[in-house]
Amino acid sequence: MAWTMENDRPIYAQLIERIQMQIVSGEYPPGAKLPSVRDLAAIAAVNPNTMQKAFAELERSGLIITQRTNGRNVTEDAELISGIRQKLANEHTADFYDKMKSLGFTKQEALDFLTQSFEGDKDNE
Amino acid sequence: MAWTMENDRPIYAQLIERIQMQIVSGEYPPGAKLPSVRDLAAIAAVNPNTMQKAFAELERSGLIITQRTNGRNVTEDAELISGIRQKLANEHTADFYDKMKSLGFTKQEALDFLTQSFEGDKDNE
Amino acid sequence: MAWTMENDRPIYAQLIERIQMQIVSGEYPPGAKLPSVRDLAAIAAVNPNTMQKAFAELERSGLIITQRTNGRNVTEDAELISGIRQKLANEHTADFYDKMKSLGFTKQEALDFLTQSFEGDKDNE
Amino acid sequence: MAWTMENDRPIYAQLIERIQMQIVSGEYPPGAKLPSVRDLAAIAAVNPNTMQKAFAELERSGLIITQRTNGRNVTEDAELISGIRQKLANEHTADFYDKMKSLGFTKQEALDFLTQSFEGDKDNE
DNA sequence: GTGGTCTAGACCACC
DNA sequence: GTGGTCTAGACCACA
Repeated sequence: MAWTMENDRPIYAQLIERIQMQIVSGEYPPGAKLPSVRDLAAIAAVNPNTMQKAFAELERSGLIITQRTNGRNVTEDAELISGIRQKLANEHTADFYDKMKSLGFTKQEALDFLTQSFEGDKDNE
Repeated sequence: MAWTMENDRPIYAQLIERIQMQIVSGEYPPGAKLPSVRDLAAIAAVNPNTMQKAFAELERSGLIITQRTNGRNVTEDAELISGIRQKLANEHTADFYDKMKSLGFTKQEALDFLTQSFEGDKDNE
Repeated sequence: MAWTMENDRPIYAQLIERIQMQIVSGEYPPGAKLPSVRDLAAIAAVNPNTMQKAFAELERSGLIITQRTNGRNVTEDAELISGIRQKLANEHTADFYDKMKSLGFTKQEALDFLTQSFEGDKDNE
Repeated sequence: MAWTMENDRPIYAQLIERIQMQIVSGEYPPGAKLPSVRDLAAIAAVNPNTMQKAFAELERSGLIITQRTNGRNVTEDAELISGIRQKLANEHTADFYDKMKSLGFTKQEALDFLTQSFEGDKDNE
């Protein structure tokens, strides 16, 4: 689990994406209690304010619920989570397909590239 | 050819990507003479300096050759172009695959998403 | 430390060379924090944009690391620095040798010229 | 004899330097008749106007004499030539030494670099 | 007319 | 306050 930051995108945006991934992929299951902002900021080696900003955004999207005096939890709404998961998957797919098409590849070639990328990945299921 | 700009990424970066696509996809074939900075800037409705910055980057990558006082040409090196095309395709594929894996999808599901995205696209071959 | 500019070469190129020298010669040691673009621009009496351009180039070569919103530092990679130092020395030497050879001087004569130039330089060690 | 042009310096300046070298090194001895501008331009694959500009400069420095109806000749003044040769050599040497000093090398190290560059050059005398 | 450079000044996101 | 981007407008060398 690389915890490195890219240098050309806002840190808070990278944090949002990463935490969102962790929730949506089930690493933080619905209802799970999240570590404190301070702890997460320490782990990620970022300014707590930056982590706070990321959380605010995640709360806006409904993925995270703040219990006023009791930290933050992942939403219990499993449908919301899986909806976002689908939405992200669709976006990424469309994005990928668009780019390959712009590069002048056919749909078959796009599939081939993808199939090919499975080899060389020992984690594949 | 949509000539619209997103507003969350630097304009010059979008210009780079777009021109790179045009070269790599063969719209500007190897050796082709490119329009002048001023002209392209006018077409894209950006400041000539911004277009210049994009071109500087493209030249650094070797895709474009500048002839002092005589405009710019696409490189004659067709291998370089196709190499970059491959490289971009690999990057996009790896990127897509990584994201889908992070979302907890299997390789088969990733393939399904991609296949599904073909429908609804009337341009598919 | 003369802070004067030649006028037959782009200012930004001279800035690059000068800062590169300062890093490579150890004046700015590995990891050192650099003054802000605005400050350096003021010191050198150039437009901040010009200084920015110089820095962008230095970052591309890996000598400088930019920390978003927190200034720039010299790379920690001392090997990279010394590698560039060697590379520059080799280039200058080859360049000098080539020129002397083109002028029809033998290697011994080139050495003599160099030895001779030491006299009249009181800083020599 | 590479006849290639760099891309970041004026062509005419490169022509001047090259022809000057050829005269000063004795390739075109004092009094020798030079090829026509048209021929030289063809050889160098540059616009005749550009070659003309180079010649104008060389004439200003006295290295070349134009015989109104009879082409151009290298000056007969051997002292002028050898003077320029010395001057160039001194300039290049000072330049080299300065750069090595800026890089933090001692005079002995500069000598070492130069000596070392002899090896690997089979043309050395 | 071409590319290259530079300035002055502005605005923005980020921390 | 920091770096990053963009614009408008200017000037220059070159061919």
